[in-house]
Formats: sequence, C-alpha cells, structure tokens
Amino acid sequence: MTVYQLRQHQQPTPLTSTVEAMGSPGGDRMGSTVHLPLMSFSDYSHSGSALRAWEEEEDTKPPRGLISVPKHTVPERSLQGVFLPCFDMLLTENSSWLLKKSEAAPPVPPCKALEQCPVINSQSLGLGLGLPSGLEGQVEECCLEQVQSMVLGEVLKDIETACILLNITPDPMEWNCGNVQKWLLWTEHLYRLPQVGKVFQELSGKDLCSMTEEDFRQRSMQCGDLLYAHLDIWRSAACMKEPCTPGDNRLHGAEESWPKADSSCSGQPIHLWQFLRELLFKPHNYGHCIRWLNKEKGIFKIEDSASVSRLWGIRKNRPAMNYDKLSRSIRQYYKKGIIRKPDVSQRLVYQFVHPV
DNA sequence: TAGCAGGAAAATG
DNA sequence: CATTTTCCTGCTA
Repeated sequence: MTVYQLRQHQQPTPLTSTVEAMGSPGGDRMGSTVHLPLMSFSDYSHSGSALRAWEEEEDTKPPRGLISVPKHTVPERSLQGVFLPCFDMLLTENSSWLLKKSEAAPPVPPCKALEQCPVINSQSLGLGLGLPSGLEGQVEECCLEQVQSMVLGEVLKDIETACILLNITPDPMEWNCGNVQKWLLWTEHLYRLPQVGKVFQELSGKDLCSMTEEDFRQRSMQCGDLLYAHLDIWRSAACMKEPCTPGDNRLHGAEESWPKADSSCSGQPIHLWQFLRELLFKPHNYGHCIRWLNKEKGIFKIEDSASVSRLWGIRKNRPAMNYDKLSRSIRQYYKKGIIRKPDVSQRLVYQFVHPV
C-alpha cells in the first residue's frame, strides 16, 4: 500500500481545517475533529474499503500524517476514537486559510496525534461501545461505509469547486497546457508550495498523466511527489465519475455529476465581476476572503484582499496578480456601471450596480 | 501602510 | 476590439 507523506511538505497540521470551515448544520461552528491518517486516493477508492485493507495489515505501522473530516457528518458512533486510513486531499481552499490560523497553535506531532487517535479495530469499536461481539462487525461495517462515502463526497466536492474556480474539466487527461498550469498554480496555492509551473511547461494533461512519480520527482525534488499524489487523486476521481471498469460501483453516496467547467458562461473568458459573484455565492468556501454585507443591495466586502487577488490570478493564470491590479480592474467597472463604491464609501467595500 | 482614484499603455483572447 | 493587466502619480484614512 502506497503512502504519500504529503504532510511533510505542508504547514503545521490543519487538524481542524475542514471542520471549522464547514461548521455544523445548525450553524454552530464549533465542530470537532476526526483524525484521518494519510494514504493515496487510489489506495482508498480502488480497494473497496481501505479501512478493512489496513486492518488486515495490523502488523504494519499506520502511515504518518493526518487529515480531518467534519464531525457532524460522521456517524456519531464512529467518533469514539476512530482513526481511519484515507487520503490527504480533503484540504480545501478553506483549509489553506485555516492553515494560517493553525500556524499560531503548536502543531501536533504526528506520533502524538496517532496516540490520541487509536487505530480502529474490533477491539476499540466493540469494547468502546460496549457492544455484543456479534454486532461488532456489522456496526464497524456500517460506520466504515458511511465514513468512506462521506469522505469521497468531500473530495469530489473539493475537486468540483476547484474545477469551477479554475474553469477546467475534472479529468486531467483532457487538460491542455494552460489547464495544467492553472492546476499547478492551484495546487501550489493550496499547499503553499514553491512555484514549479516552469518545470512543467508545455505539458498537456495527457503528458502529465503519463509521467511516473519518479518523473515528477526529477522535475521537482521539493514537491514532485506531492504533485504526483495530488494528480493521482484527480485522476482517480475522474475515473470514478466515468468508471474505468463497467459495473464497478465505488461511488456509494457521492454520485453527483460533474458540473460544467464554467457554470456561468461556457466558452467566454470569465469577467472579474462574474468571478467575484462566484466567490460571493460560495460563502461556504470563500466567506473568509469575500462576503456580502448587503446581498439585496449587492454590497460586498473583500475581507482578505491578498487571497481574493491570488484566486483571481490563479483563475486567469496571472501569477503576478495582486490587489493593486485587481482593484484597478474593479475601478474600470465604475464607468461601465457594473460595480461602484457604495454611498458610504468604506475600504474594501464595493457594490454591484445591478444586484441579482 | 494599505487602500483608493484614475491616466496611460501594453497585453490578451 | 473590449477587457484586463501593468505601471504609474497623487491622495486619503
């Protein structure tokens, strides 16, 4: 079983990232966290139940590195000390903001985290829940399936979001060179990696997919393996949407169809005002960096100017984008009557002239 | 210091 | 060609 040690490339562990980002259904944003160790997506998705697979390897040490999933979406019972094998690509756009937050707190060393999160097995589940031994297997099976499908759903959602934001298709095989560069920028942004776009210049998605992990590492010692792992997740996800083997039913609860690459207007290059709208209508994902002050009047505030401009730069493949330039582009809309400053002018606050 | 306003010119699709 | 990017000067909170 391959284990990608993605965490070592990353910032201090974003253990609570997804949870904090999602909050809980009732609006309570005080989530708690289930810790998941690290595996590749293919290991997880292609093996039916990696949870079982891992259990079968009891003599092997669990992989290092942790990810988190929102507690409110996990069956309550499985929370009792569950430690699930999974992949590390649940980190959404949100989590990169939250990485910043968690930098302040001392990172949890992987080994310590492991101690805190005992490996799931019949003992921990059965005894922990005080269940008759006969039911252990069923409960375990049930929980694992639910968690598995929940995790898959999260990953597909994240990829979906990235596709909309980047205006690319979810299948790396269909990417042109520009798409590859966008994806690289995006991944670099997510994981705070050094920019390696140049090393992968002139490569199409097909080229990328034909490369081995070693090829990736040769092009970038620093983060080649991480990029390879990330690409592997996208490939696997695309494969699941259009099953490689007919009749293979791996999706369970996460069977939404992929959105069009650009939901708003396919073909046409996206305008900045459309992009801002897209972000504003995804408060779940981007509320940290841009939000409505008054949706009815179309008044919005850019909460994190650097992040919004970075996202815009990624979308337009303009790595040098910054808020100075982005705001200049916004000001071009004044004349055109698309965006203006609200009556009471405030820093970083703008208003759509024609609110939806 | 960061944001704002707008001129000017280059780049882009 | 329209739009955006880039660079700029000067102003303001």
